[in-house]
Amino acid sequence: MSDLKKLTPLPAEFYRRNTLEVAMDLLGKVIVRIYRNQMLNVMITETEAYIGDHDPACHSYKKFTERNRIMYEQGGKVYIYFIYGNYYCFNIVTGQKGEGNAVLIRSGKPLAGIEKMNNLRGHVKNIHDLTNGPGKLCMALGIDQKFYGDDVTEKKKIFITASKGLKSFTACSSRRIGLNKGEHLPYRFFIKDNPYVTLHKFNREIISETKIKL
DNA sequence: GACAAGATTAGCT
DNA sequence: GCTAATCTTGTCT
Repeated sequence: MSDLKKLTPLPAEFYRRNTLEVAMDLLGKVIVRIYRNQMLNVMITETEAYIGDHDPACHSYKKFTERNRIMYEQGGKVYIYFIYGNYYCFNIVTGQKGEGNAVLIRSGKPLAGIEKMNNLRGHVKNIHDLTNGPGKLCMALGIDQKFYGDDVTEKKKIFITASKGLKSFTACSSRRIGLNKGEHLPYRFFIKDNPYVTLHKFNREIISETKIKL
């Protein structure tokens, strides 16, 4: 990846749109994480949308709590939660203030700082397993609860920047992984035939395909 | 205070 | 494919 000085965060307007559009448009974008003066880069390959208004799987569905309060802020804020006693999940709030929407960043392709990420993960055998899951991604990027409420439109410890080098790909949608509610909704998005995506049978149950040209 | 559920993962069969 | 590990959060008493 290129020089940090040349990288610009995607603007707030990018996130303050329809959550499903943002979830699909985040595919191919690059996470920039500054970890102890070293830059780590991961290209986003898989996302899931969560929409407070009508989505029973969403943490902000019909209720405001201490945990989900950041989801009601304007798009661009970071929502982190701790799950199953071990893992963090990294979400970006979308839409307008008061809506309660977010996109979960599920997987990515490591681009730079791979050795550091592998150290943080505890040395995986296959590079494909480095960041192909929401818990793994957070571990590899050193993301924890401290990032709750940060803003990815600011050029600080973590932000998202435009795709580099990727010309075109096919975006697929499927049901979301690991849910007991709202599992029928086609709110998961991933890059077709990309090896850095969660291994799951839903990868073979594609609901829609969209050709993307950058 | 107690208790059940959970947007996961690694490891084993 | 199946399951244990592990603990925060939300909800109820």
